[in-house]
Amino acid sequence: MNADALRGHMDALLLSVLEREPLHGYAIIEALRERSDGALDVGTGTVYPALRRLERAGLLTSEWATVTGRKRRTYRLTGDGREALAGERSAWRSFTSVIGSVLDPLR
Amino acid sequence: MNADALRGHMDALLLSVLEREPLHGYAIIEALRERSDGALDVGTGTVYPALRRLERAGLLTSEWATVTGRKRRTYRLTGDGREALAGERSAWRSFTSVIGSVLDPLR
DNA sequence: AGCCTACATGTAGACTGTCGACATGTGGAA
DNA sequence: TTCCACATGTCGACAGTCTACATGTAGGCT
Repeated sequence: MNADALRGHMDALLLSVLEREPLHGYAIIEALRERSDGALDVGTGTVYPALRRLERAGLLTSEWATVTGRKRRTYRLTGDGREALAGERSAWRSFTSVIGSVLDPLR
Repeated sequence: MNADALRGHMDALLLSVLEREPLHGYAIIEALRERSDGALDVGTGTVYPALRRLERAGLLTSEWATVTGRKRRTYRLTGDGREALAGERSAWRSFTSVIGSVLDPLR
């Protein structure tokens, strides 16, 4: 998966993966990999800063937990986060429609 | 249209718009706007450098023409460019499929 | 003549998100 | 004791897009 292509869609991916249940960063990375059948393999250098950014923006909250001696920071969607996710989904639809209309124009 | 979202797809858009006929930069910008019903309004600071880059990569060739006193640099797809366009189209399909599978997972 | 807009190309610097590499540490299995 | 999976995080490099600016022609309007 091309690096640049992902740009501007990471937020939507993260919010989407957190929609069903709160998860910690490492689990989020795994969830992205699983949901995409291995196509999405994002590094920690991408995901962790992005999560912090979304938290600063008020779309996520986080809390620490310790599971079998390992510390996890678990992220959870806020109300604003759910709204933002809806916005991201609609933006994604119009984005694909726009690019699609150029790439595969009606003859 | 979000700036970041376009990233990594500009090449595909440019190649696609040049598929049917050679065009000069200004006309390419207009073509993108028209094909997308106004959604795509890219600046010259994006398009001109991108065209040069694609030319350096061997996907386009250009030649100067003068039409009613105005100089135009007209770009044309090369054979490699057509191949690259096919690749971009298939990359676009798998990209939308991957992101879509995360954003709208099968329940 | 003077002015404005559309046409047309191009550059410069700022911005920012993604990347790869690195650092740190725990738990459990071989 | 060695190694890997788990887990979080930072850092600098990179690169493409953006806004704004610079330059110039053609043609219409007043």
